Order: sequence, then C-alpha cells, then structure tokens
Amino acid sequence: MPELPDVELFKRRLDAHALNRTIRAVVVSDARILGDLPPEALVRRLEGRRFEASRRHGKHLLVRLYGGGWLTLHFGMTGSLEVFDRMADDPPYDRLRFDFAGGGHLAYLSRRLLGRIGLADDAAAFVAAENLGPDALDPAFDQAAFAAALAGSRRTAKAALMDQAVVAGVGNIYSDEILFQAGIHPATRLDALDEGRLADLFGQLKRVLETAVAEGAGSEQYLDRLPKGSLLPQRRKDGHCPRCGAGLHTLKASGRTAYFCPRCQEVGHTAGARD
DNA sequence: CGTTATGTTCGATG
DNA sequence: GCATCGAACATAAC
Repeated sequence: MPELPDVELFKRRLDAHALNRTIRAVVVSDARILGDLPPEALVRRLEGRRFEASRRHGKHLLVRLYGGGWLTLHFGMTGSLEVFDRMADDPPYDRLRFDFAGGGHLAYLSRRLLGRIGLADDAAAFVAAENLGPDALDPAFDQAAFAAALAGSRRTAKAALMDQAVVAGVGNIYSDEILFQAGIHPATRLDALDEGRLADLFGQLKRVLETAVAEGAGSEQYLDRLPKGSLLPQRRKDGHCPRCGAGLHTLKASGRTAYFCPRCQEVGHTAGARD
C-alpha cells in the first residue's frame, strides 16, 4: 500500500517504536525480500545495534544505524510496516521481523514480495543510484525545479507524475487525486499545458500530498480522512465525481488504470489519440 | 475461469 | 533519443 503518504505513516510508526532500541534479533522468514543480499549479512549488520534516525525519500524509507550505514526499505505494491508486542499478534505475510531487547516487534509485511530491503553505506548515494528525483515534499523541490524536470517532455501528465525520476513519491492512486484537483485530464500532454496550468499542477501536487500526510491518510487505508471533495474515496467502478456528481471514467495507461471525472478534467490536447 | 491490484524493470515496438 | 506497451515478478480477492 505504499505511496508517499503510506510510507510517511510507516516512518512515524518506526520512529515511535523502533528508534534507539537494541535489536535483539532479526528474523528473515522469506529471504526473497532481500534480493541478492544474503540474510546472514543483514543479520550480522543489525543484531545488537540500534536505529538512530529515519528518513523518507519518495516511497523509500531509509533508516540510519548508530555507527554508520543505512537500512533501506521499499514496499512494492503490498508492503507495510507493523508493530506488535506479542508474537501471537504477528500479522500474515511477515517477511522480516525485528525483535527488540525489552520487548516489542517491528515487522515488514508484503503479500506479493514486490518490495526490497537492503543495506546502503550512504543515503544520498542510494537515492542517486536508484535514480530518484527530489522527494515530492522536500521544500527545495519548488515550481522551478518541477518545470525544469518536465521541460521539453511530451509525455502525459499522468505518466510524468508517476515517474520517480521526475518527482519521488507519487504513484497511480495519488496521481489521480492530484490531476483531479488540478482539473487536468490524465492523458493531457505536458507540452499542451501552459505555464499557469503547470503551476496549478505543481500546487496541487504539494497540497494533496501535504494534506494526506497531515490527515494521516494512505493510498488504501484511511481514505475517509481526506477532505470533502477528494476523488480517492470515490475511486472505484461506479464511483461519482465529488464535485459534479458525474460518473467517473477510466482509462488504461501502460497497464495502470486512471480514474477521472469526464466533466471536471479537461480533455485538452491529449496523447494517444490514435485508436 | 478471467480480471484486477498501491511498484518497478526490461525488452520490444512505434 | 523519446515514449509507450506488455510481460514479468508473486499472491491474492472478486
């Protein structure tokens, strides 16, 4: 369930329950989540040590270890972090678990195993190696940076928002909300947007994500915490536009489904008009 | 049985 | 070079 707002929730959970606590054991119950990293290498690196601080960059969570080095977590489509006290409460799809001295557990859950956990020496180097653009909520990521990242691009607005190299943190779900709030049809080509529309898009990108984080909403859970007038609680077949009541439409873009209001989101100059 | 699913990568194609 | 599409990964729910 991970887009930027979800990962922010995971970060807060980890910060509240796992920082500064001695890691008594690391239990890898499905090594596939580590990719090529041998489980013993991770265990050796973490056991007996403590997490010092965490940082989120887009959909990635980076956790600094006392003494240097970072644990990196990415959640794929079905990953999450959960905390619990009694092993009887260990949730399903627990792939890797931290047991802390004095009690308490933190588990990385993932049904489909599409995410990854790893180690990194340096956070900035990791972000660069992953080819991630600026985090969507980084204050240094401003409108000028957004415009620069999109300059000359002819892709659709939806594709650009979801490109982690352009801006890190937005996925299929929240890109729909951002485009809805900006009144832009998902298939609108970027080169059809004038400066004002691009500024609107950037403003909604920030506002939608800030609001989701402030309200503690995710991309699947807690959608009812989003303000009235949000698309996401209605984002389903038979959903209706929260603004005008029209039935929502969908379109497919490289395997993903976009939901949009056919009346509130201008078609504008769209791509893919050949079919 | 078929379709769809919050992510990302890779090869093929236009 | 740019952009898109479909398949792949793994595991479900409907």
